[in-house]
Amino acid sequence: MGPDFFARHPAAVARDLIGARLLVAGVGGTIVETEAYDDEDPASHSFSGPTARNAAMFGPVGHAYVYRSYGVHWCLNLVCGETPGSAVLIRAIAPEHGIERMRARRGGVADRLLTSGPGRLCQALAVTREHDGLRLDRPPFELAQREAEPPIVVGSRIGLTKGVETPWRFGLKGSPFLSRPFPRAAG
DNA sequence: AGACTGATATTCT
DNA sequence: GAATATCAGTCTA
Repeated sequence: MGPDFFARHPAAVARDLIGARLLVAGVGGTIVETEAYDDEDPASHSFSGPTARNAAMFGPVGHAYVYRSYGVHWCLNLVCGETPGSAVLIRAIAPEHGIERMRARRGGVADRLLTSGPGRLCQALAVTREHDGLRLDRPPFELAQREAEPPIVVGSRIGLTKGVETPWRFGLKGSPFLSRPFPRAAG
């Protein structure tokens, strides 16, 4: 997964990251939920141009963008796009490697809640501001593309007040580790 | 199930 | 000052 993978529209990258494996210092698992953001998107941190916080989003693709959310949690994004200012938010993974370390870091919550949310997974993988701007193809990161496309569900992004209608949230169908269910069409 | 609320840092107006 | 790409706890059903 080099620059060729990331130098595409963030929605395409977000979809293709479902089923990929993400590890940080050996702890992690399969990505099961992502969201795409780009610079023409009022919900994106990059919408109003570069700032100190979002500098990584305007740097080279294939690097991490980590920011603090609500003053309490960290959120991990993968910088991508054909032009500067796009990224994919990693919202949930399936906990598969280093589960004991995740349990210790997460303070004994149920296993289903170890990594099922952007703040939760950063706590479980110990992702902080120190990872902001780091390359994803070097330690401590380890990112491996999936082998075949799994069943994918699509929906609206979570927790936004702008850009709510843009269907740029992607999930692994049927995964028990989604941060929230995907509403299913009647029928 | 769902609704509400507090905690908390950084950014931008 | 106000807003924010969240989470855990607590309450009402």
